[in-house]
Formats: sequence, C-alpha cells, structure tokens
Amino acid sequence: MAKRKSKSTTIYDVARLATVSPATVSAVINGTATVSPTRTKRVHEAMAALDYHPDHIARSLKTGKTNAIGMVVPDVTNPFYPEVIRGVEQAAGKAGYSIIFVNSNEDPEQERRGLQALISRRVDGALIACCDNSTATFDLVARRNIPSVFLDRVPLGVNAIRISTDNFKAGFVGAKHLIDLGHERIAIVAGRMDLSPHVQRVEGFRKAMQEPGIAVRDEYFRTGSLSSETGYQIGKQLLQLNRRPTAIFCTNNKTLLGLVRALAECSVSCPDEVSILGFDDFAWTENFHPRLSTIVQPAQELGRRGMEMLIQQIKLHDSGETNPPSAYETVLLEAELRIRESTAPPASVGLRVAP
Amino acid sequence: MAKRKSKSTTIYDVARLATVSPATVSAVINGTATVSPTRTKRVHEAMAALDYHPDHIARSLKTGKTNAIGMVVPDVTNPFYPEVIRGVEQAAGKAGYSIIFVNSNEDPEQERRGLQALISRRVDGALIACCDNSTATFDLVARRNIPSVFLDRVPLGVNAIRISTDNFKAGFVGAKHLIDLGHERIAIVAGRMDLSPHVQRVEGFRKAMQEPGIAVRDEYFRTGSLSSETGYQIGKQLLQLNRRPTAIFCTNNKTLLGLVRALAECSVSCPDEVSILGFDDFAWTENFHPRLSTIVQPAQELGRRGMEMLIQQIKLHDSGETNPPSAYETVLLEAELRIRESTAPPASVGLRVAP
DNA sequence: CTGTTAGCGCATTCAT
DNA sequence: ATGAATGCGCTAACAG
Repeated sequence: MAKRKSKSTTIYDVARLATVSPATVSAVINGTATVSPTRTKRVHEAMAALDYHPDHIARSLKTGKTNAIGMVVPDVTNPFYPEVIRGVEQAAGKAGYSIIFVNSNEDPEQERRGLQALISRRVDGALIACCDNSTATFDLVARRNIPSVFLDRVPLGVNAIRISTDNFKAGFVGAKHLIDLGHERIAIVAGRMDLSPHVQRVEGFRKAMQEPGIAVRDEYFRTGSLSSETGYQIGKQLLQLNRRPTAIFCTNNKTLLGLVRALAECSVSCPDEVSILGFDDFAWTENFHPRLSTIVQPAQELGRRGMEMLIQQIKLHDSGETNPPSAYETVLLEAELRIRESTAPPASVGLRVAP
Repeated sequence: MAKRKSKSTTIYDVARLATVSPATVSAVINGTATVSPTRTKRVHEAMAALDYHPDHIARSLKTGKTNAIGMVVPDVTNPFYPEVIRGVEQAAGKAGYSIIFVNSNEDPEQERRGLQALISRRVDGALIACCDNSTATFDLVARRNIPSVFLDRVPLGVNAIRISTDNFKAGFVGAKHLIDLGHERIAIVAGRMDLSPHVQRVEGFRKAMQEPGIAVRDEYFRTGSLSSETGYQIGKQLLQLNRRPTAIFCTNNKTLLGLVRALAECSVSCPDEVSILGFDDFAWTENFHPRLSTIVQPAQELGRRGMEMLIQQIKLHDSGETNPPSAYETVLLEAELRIRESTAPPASVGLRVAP
C-alpha cells in the first residue's frame, strides 16, 4: 500500500528502451559528442515515451556545477527588490540558471545562515544585497572563494565585485534640482547611515549644497529607519520647525510615503509650500496627488547586469583564474531624475527676483 | 596555473582528522545514531577546523530529498506576492527548506518551463500561484506526483490542494459595506475574469447586490487587465457617465491606484462625490490622501499556511499514501475590511432620509 | 556504539 | 561513433 520512493526513470531506462548505452543518451542530451541520426532519434523517442527528465542533482554531483545561484535580499517587501529580482530572473533564465532565494529580513544573523545554506547547496555563485555595512558576508564568500557580486547595498573598503546605482551622483543631482529651483532651506531624510546607498546619497547631497555655499543645518539633517512611519515622524517634526524647510529630500522610497502623509495631516500643500523629492518609481509614485518627483534607479537593469557580472565571475572561477588581475570591479548605473509635480520653486522666490 | 575544481573538504577529510569513520561523522551531523561524547567532540572540532559544510547535493542524491521547494509566482512586482513570499520564507526556513524561485511573468509558457526546471531539480514540493485558469499546470504536477499546493490563484474544478483568501466573502463584504453606506450606483472594476480570485470576488459582489435587489448595470461592470493604467482608463470612463456611480469597487490593488489618479484628474473629490474601495494593504494605502479603505488579505499568513500545508503534503507523499482519502483540501482565509477614509455615504443620502 | 560497504543517477575517460 | 567502467560525496544497511 505504501511505496516509499516511486523510482523515477533514469538514463538507464532510456538507454534500454532505445537499445543504446547510457553514455549515448548522455551524449545526445548534452550534445557532448556526435551520435548517428538513427540512434539520436531512438533516444529522443525513448525519452518522450518515458517522460524522462534528467536528474539535476546527480548531474551536479558529477560535474560540480549546480547551475543555480543564490540571491540574498534584505527585504522582499521593499518594492525595489522585486524589480531587481525580475531583472535577475531574466538574465538567469536565459543562461539556464535557477535562483535560490533568501530573504535576510534585515538581520545579519539570518543573512549568515542563508548564505551557509546556499554554500551547502553548492550554488555556483551568489548575488547579494547586504543588510548592513559589515564585511562579514564578504569575508565569508571570499574565504570560501564563492563567485559573488554585491548589489545595491555593498560592502565598502574591500575588493568586492559590486554593482549599484551611482548613488553619489543621484544625491548630487537631486539636491541640485532643488537648489536650481531656488530652494535654500533644504532638509534631508537620510535613512540609515550604515547602508552604502544612503551614505553615498548624502555625500552627493552635501557636495551639491557646498558648491553654492548653502549650509546643511543640523536640524535639517535627519536619519532613522527606512519605514514610512519614520518618514511620517520626521516629516511632522520638520514641518513644525520655526524655520521650516521649503524642500525635503528623502533618500528612501518608504520614508517619502510617510512624509507625504505628514504634509497632508499638517495641511501643508505640496509643492506650493514645500517641495518633496524621493527615490524610486512605483505605481504609486505616478498616481499620488501631486505626482511625485523622484530619482529613479534602473532597478531591473541592476538585476540583469548584476546577474551577467556574476555569470562572468563564475566563468572566471571555472577557468581557474585564482586571482585575476582586475578581480576588483565596481559598476555604477545612472539614476534618472524624473521631475513630476512635487517639486517647484519655493513660494518666496518671486519676491527675490527684483534687483 | 589553473585549478579546475578546488576540491572542497568532504566527510572523509573530517573523519580522518577526527580519527573516526565517515559514518560516525554522518551520524553526529544528522543525529541519526548516538555516538560517544568523546568522538562527538572530536568530530565537531574537526569540522570546525576544516570549515566543513555538508554537501547537500550528495546528500540529496542519496536520500532522494532535496529539502528545497519550488515557488512559482506570476508577477513579483505585484506587492501582494512579496508579502506571500515572506510568509513562505518564514515557514520554510523554520523547517529547513530552501526556496527555488520562479517568476512566470504571467506567461503560461514560462510557467511551464519554470516548473520543468523545478522538477528536474527534484524539489520536494511546489507552491504555485498560477498565471491563468488552465489546468495544465495542475495536470503537470499531478501526473508526476509532485506534492503541490496552489495558492491565491488556483485551478478550479480539479482535486488540487489550495489555499487562498475567501474571495467570495471578500467581494460580498466589500459590496455590502458600500450598500450599507447607502450606495446604489455601485460600479466594479473586476479585473481579469480568467483568474479565480477575481471571479469569486465578483460572485460575492453580485450576491451582495442581489439581496437588496440592486441591479448590476452593464455600464458599471468593467473588466480588463490588472494594471494601474486600466484602472485609470476605466475610472475616467466611469466618471464621464451620465449616470455616474457614487461608489467604485476595485478587485485589484493596481487598478485602484489608477482609479485614484482618474479621480484627481477629473477633480472628483473622494469620498464626497465618489467612494472607492479596493484590495490589499501596502505602505501607500495608508499614506494616500484620503487614506484608502481596502479589503486586506492576510498575505503573509497565506504564505506561511501554504508552506505548512505543503510540508504536510510532502510528509504524506513520503509515507507512501498514494491516494489519501481526503487528498483534496481547500483552505480559505478571512480577509479584513479596513475602513479608512475613501468610503462614505453618498452625497444624496441625506436627501432621502425624510419620510 | 562504531566501521565497512554499496549504491543514489549521471558524465566522463578510455577503449573499441 | 559507441559502450564499459569509474567515482562525485554522502547515508543507510549491515556487521562487528
């Protein structure tokens, strides 16, 4: 009544039915060697008849390659990552790789455990968005010589292969947009300063502010978590300042959302009284009222290119280049400033025009 | 100069260093048999010294189990699914399963190919959100006897194990909310009628309308894709009707977004002139102005419970129950009507109060 | 309690 | 062009 393992059909079954050797079957499957048309046909028929599917597990054990890569992400529910995943999926699918997915939940311990699992599963490589700025994860993959590329959130100060948005430039461009509009009282909701993208965006912001000599006042520089709640809280504080900012720059997509709510709740109209600028572009950015100006990261391309870089790394690894001369590579993708309706000149700007 | 495969350390290496047999090492790793404390300690030390990680591939080949499940999703960028994935991840992680991820891109062909890959990788089971209402996918896994549970979008009319929101009830409750508020001119943006959740939501909607005898006018019943663009287009059409609806019910989260934009563009105020009600709850729902009333699916729990059901199925499968009497199970989870600010009585309701 | 042995399904020499 | 034999790393019998 109980059958423990319903033995699936193997290459031997196919060989027997096609009256050839297992090696021949293997050859036609992998195109490893040329086999006569007659036997090729017989093999194909046998495979179809038996509904045979090669066992990747056995193949992997033999070849040492799994054709799977690990993807570790800090928070799938941040809509930026699904976009990235989509890009990864496309490039991976095209190259015959499957994706083993790990969500670290912004927890270094979970990140470590997930990575261990990936290592045990012998993934051919890993695509990693870290959950903090520690180099522990980098050390782990480097020590075990796992082909890896770090994406979006990258470890700084080590020889990692990385790909991310040019966040310095993005921060610079965003601030410059606000400055060019005539704003001087510009606040920034800077997110988590232990994450590379935020650090770099802030640096770009400071650079842009420095050029025209606008001081970054302490009360305008705020950090915190990446939640909409944080954006909401900081937003309310900012709006209650005696010297209220005329523009607010958010380095994160969710904080922007909370900020919008704070504005509505304080009956501050946007962009008339306060301009706001954020990051990333999702369905809601376009449909909010006013439509939100944001700096759009090429999320999908980030995933696609990241995967391509990883494939490159895997090839290098397999060809035995232990320490390729230029092992160390950083790819930066351009973000795009998409100006919609939430940024405009400050109300006072008209007054200053007269000579 | 080139070293093709940097042989990783095996169970034999550990055994040698610990001066025990490989079987003993295996026993301490898996707790299969009791080994003396002395040897246990030696083994642990050897493993640590060698930084040994068991090879899941080899283990799988031997045991016939991969401890991996496949998860196929139609569109990761629909924020509903990341939420589900998160739940799956939690339950899977706890039980020691890894997730092999497939995004079908709403394309049956990609869904089929992804499933084939999962089968070749010998996943222990699959968690599937279909991309259409065909039973092809069900047939595929049923024929190969792969433990599977269908989630959210499920094939109807077959003996599949399923879990989803109680969509009929959700549709009913949503419509009833609008009716109780006093609305009679209620339009519905019904999404894709080849998807089980939408079909059932519409049925619930019709049932609720039928009780008080409100007709569902053809011009108020609209279907289309699941994009915000569709919501926008349909929204504009609805608002230009001579007999404009006083409430609009969206069976999908993205169409709701487009609808909101249509309202803003037509300068129709919500909820004063038109109430709107949608599905799902994300950061933006809470932060829109007005805050959006929605029917909230327990997305994360859907994922968690779905994974638990799958584990159950896998156990059943392993114990050899070829056709368990109650192989056929459907779990329905309750959605929650979260009333915020986008639904209110129609403007005309005050007029009708007088006897 | 511990060690020896035999495959899991496949790709790969090496003969032919 | 084809087939026979070998072993990838591990666990499950079995024997001691």
